[in-house]
Amino acid sequence: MNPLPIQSVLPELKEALLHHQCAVLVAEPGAGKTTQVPLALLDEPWLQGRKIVMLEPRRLAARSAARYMAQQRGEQVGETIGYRVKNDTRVGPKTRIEVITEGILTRMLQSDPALEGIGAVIFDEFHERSLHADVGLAFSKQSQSLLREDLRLLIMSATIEAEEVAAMLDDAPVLRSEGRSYPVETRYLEKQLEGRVETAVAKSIQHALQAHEGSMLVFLPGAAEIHRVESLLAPLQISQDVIVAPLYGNLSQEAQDLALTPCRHGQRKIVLATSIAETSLTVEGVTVVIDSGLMRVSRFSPRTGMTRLTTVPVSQASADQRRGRAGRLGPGVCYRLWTEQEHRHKPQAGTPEIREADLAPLALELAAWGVPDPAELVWLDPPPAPAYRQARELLVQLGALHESGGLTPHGKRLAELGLHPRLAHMVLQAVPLELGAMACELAVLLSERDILRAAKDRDADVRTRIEALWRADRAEQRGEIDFGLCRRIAAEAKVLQQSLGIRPSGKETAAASGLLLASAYPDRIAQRRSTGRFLLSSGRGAVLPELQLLSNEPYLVAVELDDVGSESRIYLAAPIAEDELLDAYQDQLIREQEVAWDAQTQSVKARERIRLGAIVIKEVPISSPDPDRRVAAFVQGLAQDSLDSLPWTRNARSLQQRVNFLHHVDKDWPDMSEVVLQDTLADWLAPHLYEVKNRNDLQRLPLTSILEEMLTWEQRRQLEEWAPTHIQVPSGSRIPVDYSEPVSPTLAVRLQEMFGLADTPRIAKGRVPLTIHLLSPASRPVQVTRDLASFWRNTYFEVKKDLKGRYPKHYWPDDPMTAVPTNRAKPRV
DNA sequence: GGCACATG
Repeated sequence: MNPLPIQSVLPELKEALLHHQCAVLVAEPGAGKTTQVPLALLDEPWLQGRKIVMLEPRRLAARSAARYMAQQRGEQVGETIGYRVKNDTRVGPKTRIEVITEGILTRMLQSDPALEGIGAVIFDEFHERSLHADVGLAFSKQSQSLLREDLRLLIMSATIEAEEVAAMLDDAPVLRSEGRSYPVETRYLEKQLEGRVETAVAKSIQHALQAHEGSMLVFLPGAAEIHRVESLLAPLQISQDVIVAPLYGNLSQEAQDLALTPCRHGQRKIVLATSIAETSLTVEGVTVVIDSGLMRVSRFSPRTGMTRLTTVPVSQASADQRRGRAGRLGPGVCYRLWTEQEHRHKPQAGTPEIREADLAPLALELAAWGVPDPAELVWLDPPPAPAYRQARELLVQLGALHESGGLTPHGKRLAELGLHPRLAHMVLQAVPLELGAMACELAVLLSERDILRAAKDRDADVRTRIEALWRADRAEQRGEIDFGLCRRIAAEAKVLQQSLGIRPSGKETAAASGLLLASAYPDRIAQRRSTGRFLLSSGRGAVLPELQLLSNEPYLVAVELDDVGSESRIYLAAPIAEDELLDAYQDQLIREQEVAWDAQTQSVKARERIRLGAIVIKEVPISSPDPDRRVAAFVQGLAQDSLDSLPWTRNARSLQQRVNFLHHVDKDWPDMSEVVLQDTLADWLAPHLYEVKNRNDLQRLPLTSILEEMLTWEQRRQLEEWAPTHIQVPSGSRIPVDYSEPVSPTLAVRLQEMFGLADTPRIAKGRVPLTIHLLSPASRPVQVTRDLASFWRNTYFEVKKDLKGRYPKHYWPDDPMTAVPTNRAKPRV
């Protein structure tokens, strides 16, 4: 066998690591870096006999890399070369190279930040930029700079902006190696694709079948598109020698094997795959790749705390990776269903997981690492602040973090379980309920992909799954349940139970699912509004897409749902009973009184509500609400009407008007205008409403004295003097002053009663002259004046002439100053 | 007619 291309850079690589703490190795697929590099570094002096740890993104890759290397040394796995993946470790006392999955490194660092006994950490396939790899690198980097200056970090990747990584690693040297694959001819579309991608894919497949030999790998975004293309191909009766095989994650082992294994001589295969075939699985014998250019990715929304799947265009790096699948045996061809122009506008690389993921696990990991603020670490892409904030809030809600950000003892235990913090919390909460064993099963069940697949009437009920898991050995539902997956889930749940020392209690029933899940998803409780339609505690609407048993449950815990559109779709949920809900959420229930004015009954109505977020669980009328709130509601009701509904007496109106007049003169006096009184009901009227139950009671209020309370004691004393209700005129009559116009109070008086009064009477301590309406003996208006002296001197004589004609019997003296004032026709003698 | 891929 020819030497692998990687061999040529190995001396350089050794040299680089001799002098630097970090290095970046860029090598195309097929260069052999995964198996050659760890072996080549084993005897380097800086290693001082310590171990090399190499990270792989997948368990399968970790095991096979270890197996391949062991084989090269003529050993068994577990001797010099070992591997470590979750619940499966093959490491012996002599092991010097451990191939591990990425999450394992985080666990190793958390239990020993100094990584004692380890001389180098190699990050393989780093271009995939998984969350675990990013976290592992950030932690390792900090460990290196604080505790382990001698630790070597090597980043290996296919296509990557190597300079960026190198810069992050203190300008680490970058080495490059060519790949070893055959040339693949790339064919773009002439013009931009129109219509459905499935149609174009099907056409392309037909064309390629005619034009090329060998098997074909077709990349589509998801199972739906795969099945649509499959049915487009079906009527074409392609050939008995052409096998069409779908390939995606939620497919049985047998179906996947059909797609993966090379076909018999003379047969050809068309594999319709998701991005699973881009990295995780290798399809044998492919010479033609057809790429739809789309992939489905999940995106986390910090706003709603939910994850949604969206279909996005692939990056250039992904497209190249897909194309490379056609060049493993010999020269190949790749059809890209987009134009060359479009290709130039595609992003170079996909979005790193850390930028679009649920960061709750990361936030817990960081808190356990003792660095709740991610800014203290070095990142290629720092965790986005909104998602990180949402994650921290969730962890506080789960009791894993203090408000201040530190890890609680509960959080410490959650971090050790190897589950999403939500599910870890559920497991620990379930233990005192004697449902810990079932919670372990549920937690693992929900961490894996759905065990129910392809069933036509696939429901959204968690209970269906847990029951299927419990009777997975019975074959009655073969074809609908993934038994292989069930076995793995059961085994993993058992490991989890054993690590916690939990045994089944006999209390396990599928009906307990809702209660258990409620502790994991406190923010996803849904209340039925109508059949199949729900209201989430967050205030969002949610729907069950199809009519099913769950559609009429009063309450659901929505485990999986998206946040697309105005209403979320619920993909997985469990019912929960109201009493369970009230019990499980004791500390989050909001008990509140709603006290409000009821326009219909013209009275205050009070209700007590028990709320969980936006969901009102119970609402009962209460007869004696908080007095302050009752009065406030009453005031609000009154404020909607005019003040006329108050029991205004003549006295009260008079007081209001007199004070308004004085306010006009001197702002020390309160403003009692309608507008101001209406706006300030809460200040002046509210204190008197405590005994008032309804509108009728209102009529008994002593409005005059209530208004008087707005005056100071001094003002009350001054009121009569400054704004007298009556003025005594020369005739001896007490004439009321009209204050209805605060600018000009008026006195309406018969002219004859004013004889002898030289000047206009003044009020407000002499500051304001009254406006005098002088009247005829029959009380008809004769003259208006604010200057009585001038009137007597001038106008009186004209007026007198006229009055004398109309009222000849009356007394009309020539000198009004010396005349006797009278309220009769003539003064008594 | 349907929810991608991983992992402690």
